[in-house]
Amino acid sequence: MKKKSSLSNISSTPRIRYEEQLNSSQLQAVTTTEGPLLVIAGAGSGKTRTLTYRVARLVEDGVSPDTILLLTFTRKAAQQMILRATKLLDRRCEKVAGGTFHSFGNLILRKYASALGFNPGFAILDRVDAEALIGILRKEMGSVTRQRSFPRKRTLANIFSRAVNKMIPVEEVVCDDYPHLESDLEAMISIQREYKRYKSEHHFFDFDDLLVYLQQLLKMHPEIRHRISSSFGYIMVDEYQDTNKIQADILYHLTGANQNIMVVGDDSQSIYAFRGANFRNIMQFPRMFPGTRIISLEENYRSVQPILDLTNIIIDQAKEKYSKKLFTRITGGSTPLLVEAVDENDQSLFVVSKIQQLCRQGIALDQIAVLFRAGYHSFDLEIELNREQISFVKVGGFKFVESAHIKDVLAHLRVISNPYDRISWYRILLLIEKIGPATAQKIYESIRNEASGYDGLLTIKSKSSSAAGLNRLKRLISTVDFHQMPLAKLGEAVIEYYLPILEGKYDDHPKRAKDLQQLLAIIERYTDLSLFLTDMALEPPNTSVGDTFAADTPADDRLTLTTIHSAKGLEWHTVFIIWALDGRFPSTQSLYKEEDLEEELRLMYVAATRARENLIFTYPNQIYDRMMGMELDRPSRFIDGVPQSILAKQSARFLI
DNA sequence: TCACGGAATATTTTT
DNA sequence: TATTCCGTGA
Repeated sequence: MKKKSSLSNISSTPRIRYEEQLNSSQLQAVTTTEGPLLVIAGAGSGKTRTLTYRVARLVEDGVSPDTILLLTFTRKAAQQMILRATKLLDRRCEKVAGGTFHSFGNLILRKYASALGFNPGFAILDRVDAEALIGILRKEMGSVTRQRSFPRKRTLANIFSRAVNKMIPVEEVVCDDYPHLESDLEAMISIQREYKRYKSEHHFFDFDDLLVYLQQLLKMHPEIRHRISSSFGYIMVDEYQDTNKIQADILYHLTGANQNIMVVGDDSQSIYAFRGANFRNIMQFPRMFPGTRIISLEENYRSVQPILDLTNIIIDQAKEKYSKKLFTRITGGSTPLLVEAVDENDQSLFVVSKIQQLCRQGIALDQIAVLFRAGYHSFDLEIELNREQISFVKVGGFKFVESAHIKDVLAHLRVISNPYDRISWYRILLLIEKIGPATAQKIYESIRNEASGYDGLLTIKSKSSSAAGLNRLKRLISTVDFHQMPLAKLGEAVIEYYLPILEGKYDDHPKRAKDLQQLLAIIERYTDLSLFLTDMALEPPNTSVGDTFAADTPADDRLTLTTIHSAKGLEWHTVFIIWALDGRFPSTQSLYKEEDLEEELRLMYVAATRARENLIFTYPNQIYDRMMGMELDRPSRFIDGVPQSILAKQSARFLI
């Protein structure tokens, strides 16, 4: 996305008038450029604005842009901020180094992995790959017995990842969070040991490894640490409340002698504890960097007062937080609404009719969002929206590159790139008729044992039953040459090979075939296969299946359905929060531990603070919960009992 | 050994 | 919704 013409030249740009465009706290945060700085930024208080201006200010002051490191939660966030700074100042800002901790880790490790004894050409395992590998080891190690079910590979991956991110042993994770699996602890530990060994032997890095090895590199190699830290004179970190211990430690080592580090965050919006984030990081920051200046941004520029009245009540229930009270100068607005529905479908019908009503009042669809706790909470609503032909985009949940058919194609490309990628071999072999796990393993062993790479496949003699399918694969492998072929041709060949498999496997293959065409369009932008594969793992197009590019292009008029986690940082004129039912939100599982419950509370706070003018909670009544063995019929405890004057109650029936 | 069908199950999610 | 798991029969 390079627009050369629209951005004007450097010399004639007048100095930015910071004093006029920022309030006094923001201004202070922007102009305090030296030394450690902690900015506590409440919801809607202009956090992004502050960061953007600060980048511009530094560059304007003559700091070389490529010595500024801007670490954010997603890559998109970094790109957007750099783009805004560029618009504000000039194109020098495009040179600012921005990205996520993981992409930064990737960058550094590609350069220095050999210092840790790794091949800098390591392949990255995404979530699905990691699970696949764990699945293979899980079976292979005979942990699965017939008497009792052993934890699923997904659960195992979760446990391992949490242990790494919290820097605690697996044992502790299981004790704390999975006490019912304690009897399988030993088996789990040995699977993890195997998993680690396998990864390092085969030069696979999973996402967590990108952090762990970056940390290790900085810790164990002072001369490299010095080289890196002295090349970044100014470090800024967004969403600091959602960083974990490893990331904090990385920052500690990364920060050079000048201590020019600034972090921004809101402890009340920390919602990623389930993956190891620790909101206390933000409180411990001043201890990590003595002499830290603290600035709070408390003026809210987003919501009307009636909404803030409610969100302040919500967050007041939190036990542990930096106290702050948001205020706004935006007047007017109506009281938030709590709507009781009879059942899930009643709730959906209410939301649909309310949306239609808002549209008639002239509110654009893209100014409305429906938020929920979990991806599947919107299934029923999606059916009703389709019925009424209201167009929507769903954010969160399954992602494009994680869908099976995309992974299938990528797996073919991966074995072409690396013939010893067992995970990918298994995946593509299992797609072939008459080949199951046992045969796949035999074939892989032939490939590995003779160190013969593709030849191992070509020489294998197949049973007549599976010969047809296997021969097709042999033909593909032998005709393809990734050193010679342009990447696009390679992609075409693989997809051509895969299409018949796709048709046999999925009823909805036309839709999926379209996805593959989009994948091909992405491949065409690359010239290097392994770079393409790394990017697909590290910065995949982050929309749900089916709307591959839709969400990247400027919003056309569509309703947004999103998980609360994906709604972070965004805002809408009208926000619905569905399933605000006690037992679903907070979920029953979170009731046992106070810290889990606290996180649910912050999640509710994040959801509610997304609204500018209208905030509507709904909950279905009479939902039977199998786990609890009881009927759920109360609104979420976080908003239950709030007086009518602040949260008006109504029944869906009267409103439809 | 593999395919197939039905049942169970699911936080949340970025990298 | 869409996997994943497990039993069964070929």
